[in-house]
Amino acid sequence: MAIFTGTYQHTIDEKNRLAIPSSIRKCMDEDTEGNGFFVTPGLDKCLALYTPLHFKAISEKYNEQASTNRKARNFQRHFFSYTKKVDCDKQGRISVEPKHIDYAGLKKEVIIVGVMDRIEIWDKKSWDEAEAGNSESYENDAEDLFRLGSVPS
Amino acid sequence: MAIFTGTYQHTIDEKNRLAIPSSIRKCMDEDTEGNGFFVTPGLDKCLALYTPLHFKAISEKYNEQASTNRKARNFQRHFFSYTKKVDCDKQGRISVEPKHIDYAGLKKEVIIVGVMDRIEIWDKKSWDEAEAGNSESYENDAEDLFRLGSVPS
DNA sequence: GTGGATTGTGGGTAGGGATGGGGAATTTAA
DNA sequence: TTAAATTCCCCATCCCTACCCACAATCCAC
Repeated sequence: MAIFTGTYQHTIDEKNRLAIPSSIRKCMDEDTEGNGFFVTPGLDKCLALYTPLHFKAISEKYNEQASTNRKARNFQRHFFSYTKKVDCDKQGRISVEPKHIDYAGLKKEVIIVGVMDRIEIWDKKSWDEAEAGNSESYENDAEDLFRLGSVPS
Repeated sequence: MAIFTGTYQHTIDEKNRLAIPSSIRKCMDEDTEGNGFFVTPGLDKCLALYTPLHFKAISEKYNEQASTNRKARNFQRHFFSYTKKVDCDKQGRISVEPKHIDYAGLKKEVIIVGVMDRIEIWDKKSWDEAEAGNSESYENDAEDLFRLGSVPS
């Protein structure tokens, strides 16, 4: 499965179009992962984009929980109703729904980041604020999270 | 899996290009390990380069940390967003992002070192300072680390 | 020592990527 | 049936990346 990395600054134009970085598009294999993305409401007020293959895996996981848990069912309703499948146009752009723009507080300048199994879209201002904290605690968090063994250095 | 060793002094040119020593490139097998490198923010303010095969193993380890844990989530964001996949050009060079140059404080002269499963890139000045301390305590550290039969993974 | 091959470094240039805007096709409303 | 609106496609521009070639230094073989 594709592993996404990197940080990119792109712009949303007046038609709500947003170019997905070509290096991100190139690192997914359409035959196995499908084409396009599922745009979902991410945690921490960003948008999270998943490949069709990975979205399927997530859906199945949520579905197991929902069958026995009322809170999970409500979460499931919100999550799926707020999710939209999009395809890239010939220029490699997706169009972002107004409701998603509102949710993540997107302005013209946005940051696109690859985070392992997903692509996140942030408003530039929010990202800069969050990232300042994350980079500060990076080395300490690395030691905390992996102290109990299993450190790939 | 490839084991990297050695110390090399190379230069970053005005286009932010850096030649990977040919003896390092030659000791990895593209068929099994993939081509190019993942440039990651290493601990102790250097850059750590991994082969695609090894980076995949690291990602899977990080993936075990639930993304519902806030600290783990922010760590993942920082690590993967700061990581960039690069390929060597026909001259065996990679291009280093400005962000990575800042992080490791790289100037024109840099030191490239092979450290077992990864390649580290240091600013020459930082390396010389760190190395002075390391070589001084080398024999003592060796005794400490191996006294209890523990293997430094 | 000498010649050739390999390696590291520098610089010009073509092609691809990000972005903006016009226009055709489809939909919705009147 | 026509007008207005939305969506998607295509082209045009700018800029940056990565390729190509060139040269210098080093290493190696003989």
